Amino acid sequence: MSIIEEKCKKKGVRLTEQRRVIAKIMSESKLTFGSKDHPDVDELHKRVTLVDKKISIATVYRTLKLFEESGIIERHDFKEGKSRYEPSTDEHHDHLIDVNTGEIIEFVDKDIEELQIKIAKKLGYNLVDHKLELYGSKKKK
Amino acid sequence: MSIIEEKCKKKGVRLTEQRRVIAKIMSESKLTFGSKDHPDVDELHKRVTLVDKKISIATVYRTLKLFEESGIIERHDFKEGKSRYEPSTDEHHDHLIDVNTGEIIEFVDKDIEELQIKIAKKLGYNLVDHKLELYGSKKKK
DNA sequence: ATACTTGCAAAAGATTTGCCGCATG
DNA sequence: CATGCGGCAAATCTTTTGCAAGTAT
Repeated sequence: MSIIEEKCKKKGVRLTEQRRVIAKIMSESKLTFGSKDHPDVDELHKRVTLVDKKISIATVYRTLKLFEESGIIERHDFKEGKSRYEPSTDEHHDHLIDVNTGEIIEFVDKDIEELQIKIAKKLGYNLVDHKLELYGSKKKK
Repeated sequence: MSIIEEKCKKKGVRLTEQRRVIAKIMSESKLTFGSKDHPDVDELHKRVTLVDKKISIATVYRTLKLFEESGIIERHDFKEGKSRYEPSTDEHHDHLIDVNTGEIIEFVDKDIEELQIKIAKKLGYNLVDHKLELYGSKKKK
């Protein structure tokens, strides 16, 4: 059983054959395609139909939304007008996007997390969510 | 002449009657509607047609894109699936969005800017752009 | 059983574009 | 005057939804 399928069970998310396939594909994403993998809906639909060619894109959309609302996967909106997805991780991370290649690098930085909480507090707010994306070009050595 | 119209002139952006109106509306945005004003395309089209009712929404789209590519205004993509705009400012700022009301608070924080540059550098990149949005709910006293 | 899901196609919402007459520099 | 611009409607792209039939618990 895939990691995401297990999480569904734990959270009481109802499972169907289609959802199991999508869960499996999402679970394997980074193992199969590398840690930089953040597939969009079309890409996921392609991968999913390799397993079961009858799964419709509407179901992919509905299932991704369901998983996201359950906190099982995360949606990103990098500057391109479509959503990209990745499985949720225990440790929060942010992204750096290579403006030339589109490659996505993940990073963790405690200082920046704390700073954000502090800034929100100073403005009179409790931080409930945040989005940090760095866009960069590779340094020449 | 509006501030944005002046910037167009300085940058050699061709001006027309329609563009002048849109430039004026954008220039006045925060003065008229408060510092939290970040209008979307529909809202801008409404404001613009109060001055000249024949300006089409296609022209608003084309002009906003033109201004944005010239660095005269900035586009934001807060989590709602449509673009919001504000005039570019000398000093860079980020945004905190009230998750309950949608209100937008602007803030400047030097520490967080420096930290981002440092993180990018550590990953082997030059930072060319970034997006930081905090989502928060108002603290009760 | 019965409430939830799926596939399909149509709809919706935001944004872009082709065309052609018109304005700008 | 030549090139670029604006208005309109149609097209595009991503995402959502109504409906009838099928499925999970």
